[in-house]
Amino acid sequence: MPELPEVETVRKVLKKDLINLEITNVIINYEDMIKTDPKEFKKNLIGSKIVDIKRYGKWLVFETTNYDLVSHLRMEGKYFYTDKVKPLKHEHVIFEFNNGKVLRYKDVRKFGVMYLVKKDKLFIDTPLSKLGYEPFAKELTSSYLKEKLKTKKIPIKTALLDQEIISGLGNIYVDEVLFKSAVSPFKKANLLNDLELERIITSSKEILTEAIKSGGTTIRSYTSSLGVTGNYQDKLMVHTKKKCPICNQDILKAKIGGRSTYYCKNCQKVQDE
DNA sequence: AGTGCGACCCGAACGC
DNA sequence: TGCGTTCGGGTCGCAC
Repeated sequence: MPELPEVETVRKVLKKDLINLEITNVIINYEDMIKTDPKEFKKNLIGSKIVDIKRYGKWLVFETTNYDLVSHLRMEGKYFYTDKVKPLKHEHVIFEFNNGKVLRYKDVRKFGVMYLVKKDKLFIDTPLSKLGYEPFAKELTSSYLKEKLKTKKIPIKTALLDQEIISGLGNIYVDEVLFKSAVSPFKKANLLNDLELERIITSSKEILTEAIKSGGTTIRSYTSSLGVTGNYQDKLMVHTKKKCPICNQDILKAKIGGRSTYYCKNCQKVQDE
């Protein structure tokens, strides 16, 4: 599942290949994934040149001359940059370039979305407008988190998955962050103390940095685009694990906010002792 | 405003 | 074995 580290990996690889290419045609095989007008999407991209590729949280932004293409891979979205070939199954959007190559977006579950907006609307007319700070942002401090969480009676796990609070953490990494921070995923978000918030920030940075170095996580059916395969799954401490690497007690699995959650009851207490 | 949950998808995994 | 059912993943939109 592409989370921030996976998306960052994809961004770097794509940027290397696509900078300065001009889009000569766009084929849309599944219109519902284009959240802005599909006809405008196609019309406005043709003739545009890709000038940069950026990432905000888990969102990719292909910057062109006049428009920004916003893309979210959700769980299984992948890009393939190849010679022009006949689109395969599950390839919903194809971008053709002036060098004869194509960028194919494949997404078996059709969960991914794209927006095309004028450059000055990027943070106005897209979901990027709501994103909270990334773990790497210097603005992400314990006082920022405390302010954001002070009215939240939801489990901290659910709060950390909320991209309006922190952007970039997904289900796997939230479990890892809470384990490393020794905070129970069930603890009410407004009850965390400064020290716990500090640990969450520090752990988020460390875990995401390490995951980016590893090229992200490859788990279940997910493989990254362009043959990029991460190996962070080998470094996971709790997510999908059976035994706690610290105390050797059984890792428990529960549902929090509908998401499968792995934690160590012994190392991650709700109450300080 | 905060919260919870269904909808969106469909292949894989699971249960019988 | 074959078939039907459940699950999962992030985000949005809606109901309360």
